Amino acid sequence: MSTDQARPLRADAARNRARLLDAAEEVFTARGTGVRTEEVAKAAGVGVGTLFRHFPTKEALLQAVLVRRMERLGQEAERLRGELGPGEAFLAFFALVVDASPSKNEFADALAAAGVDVREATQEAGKVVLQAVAELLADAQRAGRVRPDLGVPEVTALMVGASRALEHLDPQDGPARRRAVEVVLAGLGAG
Amino acid sequence: MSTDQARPLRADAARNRARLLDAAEEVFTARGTGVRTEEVAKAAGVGVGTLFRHFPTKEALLQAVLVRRMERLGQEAERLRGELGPGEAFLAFFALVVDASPSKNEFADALAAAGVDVREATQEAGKVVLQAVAELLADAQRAGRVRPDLGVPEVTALMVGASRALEHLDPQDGPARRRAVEVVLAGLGAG
DNA sequence: CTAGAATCGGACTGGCGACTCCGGTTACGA
DNA sequence: TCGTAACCGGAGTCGCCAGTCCGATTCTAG
Repeated sequence: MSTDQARPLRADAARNRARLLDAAEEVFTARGTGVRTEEVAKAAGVGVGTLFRHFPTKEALLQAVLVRRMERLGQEAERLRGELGPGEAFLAFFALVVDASPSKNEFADALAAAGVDVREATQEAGKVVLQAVAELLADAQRAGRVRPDLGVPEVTALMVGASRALEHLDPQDGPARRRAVEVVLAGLGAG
Repeated sequence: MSTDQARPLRADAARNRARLLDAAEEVFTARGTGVRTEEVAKAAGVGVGTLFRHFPTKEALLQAVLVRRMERLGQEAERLRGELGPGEAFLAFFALVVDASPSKNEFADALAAAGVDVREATQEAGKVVLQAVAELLADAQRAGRVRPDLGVPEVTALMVGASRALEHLDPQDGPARRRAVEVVLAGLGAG
């Protein structure tokens, strides 16, 4: 219902759209969601008019970036599930999320602050990720690597929480960061 | 160096200042840090002029509220340390922070987004809390209730992380929330 | 190669909200 | 009780930034 492309979009338009998405992700990640839309347009080598034609609202742009991230995350999860054993796949995914989240959190916050129901906005992509997490978690629990009483909501919440925790630690202090993550993993029962 | 009161502030001024602080805490907590300063003034039964005389900036107001919270938290920690045994005091404090944080997080985020170095801004009050956490943690570790390799930074980060995790869980779903916190506590070695 | 439809760019607008200003009010020392 | 220094209130100012508009500039079908 959202990405209908009745006509396949002119070549330059498609290119600009992609550039905008990339630039937005980069700029917002590096300097926060507060930066002017003009800056994003400039980073994409495009005028603001073009930006707003593709994304009617700053919020819509944020949302698009967030959705794309989640889609990528879902794909990663599937990949890991195929490549690694049940315990390892879960751990690897956890680590992936914890590393990738610091900025995603900000996006979600900004959208929530703008009065957007993030759940609903990312529903489509969210389903995929949740599905992947559910599979990863079930595998790990079946293999006895994770407490059996935990559900997907708690686990995802803990992933976000862990990534948030790391935001408060010195980026240079690797050992401390490792210890913090370790605490959560230990608590999950994944020694 | 900040709360110098050369002259002791006229009675009405002091009262208004206190009301503003209370109103700000209430309003910002209930409706987010995005609400207009005018609303805060109204809630305090005061004009915006008065608000800005006491706090030259919205940001300064936010900061003042945050500092006051941290001071209270520090006092709570001391109290708990006096009243409970080493393990229990630590757990109780952890629970306290996790419950009290959801809004404090927002404050801190807002300040950070405004380009304020939160560390520096809350330094005075922060020291007290950190000191208290350090004592609580040392007690708990001495009593064998917490992994001995953890430092204050990791523990505080995990407290914040845990509170953030709860933000992503259904407020109605008590059991899930409890399980999530339990995971972190178990990981700390305080099962 | 050409028409003309689709897209581009960036100056401009409109609204919002933090902060100022000053005439009126109030607390408090003598 | 009175004078005055300190404080109050809220209408108005000012800067900022999301979003619009339209002449200029491509793309692509034929």
